[in-house]
Amino acid sequence: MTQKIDFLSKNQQIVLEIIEKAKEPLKAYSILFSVQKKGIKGPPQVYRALDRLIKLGKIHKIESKNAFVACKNDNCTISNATAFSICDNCEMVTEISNPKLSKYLTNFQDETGMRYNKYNLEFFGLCKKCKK
Amino acid sequence: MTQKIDFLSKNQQIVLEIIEKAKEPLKAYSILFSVQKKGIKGPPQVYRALDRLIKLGKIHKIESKNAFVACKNDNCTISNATAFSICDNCEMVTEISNPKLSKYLTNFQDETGMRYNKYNLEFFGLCKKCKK
DNA sequence: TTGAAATATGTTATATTATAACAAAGCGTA
DNA sequence: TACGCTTTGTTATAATATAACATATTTCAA
Ligand SMILES: [Zn+2]
Ligand SMILES: [Zn+2]
Ligand SMILES: [Zn+2]
Ligand SMILES: [Zn+2]
Repeated sequence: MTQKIDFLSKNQQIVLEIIEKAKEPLKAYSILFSVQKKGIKGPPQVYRALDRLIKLGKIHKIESKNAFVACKNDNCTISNATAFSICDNCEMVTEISNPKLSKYLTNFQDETGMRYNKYNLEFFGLCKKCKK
Repeated sequence: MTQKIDFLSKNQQIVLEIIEKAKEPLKAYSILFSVQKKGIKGPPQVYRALDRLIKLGKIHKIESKNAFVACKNDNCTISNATAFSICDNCEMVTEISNPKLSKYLTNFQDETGMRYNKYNLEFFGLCKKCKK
């Protein structure tokens, strides 16, 4: 019996590929325009693929930008614990992969002792290039 | 010479008041519908007020929900460092005010030594009520 | 006091992001 | 085969946000 965990459908492969190739976060409709030549016709196909890829941890959504980036963590099995740095000037986005940070946040308890099973953290500042 | 830092215009006051009264995050268009009786006619007025209130730290945007909450930190002068807990079930949102956490994140440096002047953190889980 | 600059508001239209609803096709397997 | 399940296709529309430009109000210095 074969595992289906990693199976990607045709549309999902197409969408993943274009996001992986991109150097910057992609918007859903810019993905749509790019893949129309490959036969994907409408928003639903794109959004379905995005939803699935997010669940699989292959991509992440940058909430403050409504844009999508490929996971750089060697296929994030921890898509429930994400952190990014975002340049205010050039909009470059980098996925932060810092064990100490993720440990700190995963173990974080609030005043009431509540713990959480998921978080998303977005840092903003100027990237090296833009700081010069 | 009077300070203008805290001055709110009429529309800004109206929008802030309704967000402060609400027990849950409000969407921009639900704010619009509520304030139409007070003379605010269109989306631009609402979005302008929201933008201003965010800059002043009076409200925050919950990015994962496209919704807005009043600051509970006694008027957050640190609107550049925000953290929230969000219930996956009832969608309740609570602003986290934890000095250790904010210190940790404000001082965080990534691998390249880069530091950030702003962050937004959203935790997800089940609130006390929903956990029962 | 007056008039230019800055800020706030009003108004219409439109852009952008995302989902609903339902039909059809493909695939695994009993 | 025929049934359930997943994926895809298609049309329409909902929800979120901004552009562009006109008007009004406030500020403040000449
Ligand atoms: Zn990742
Ligand atoms: Zn940059
Ligand atoms: Zn606050
Ligand atoms: Zn709850």
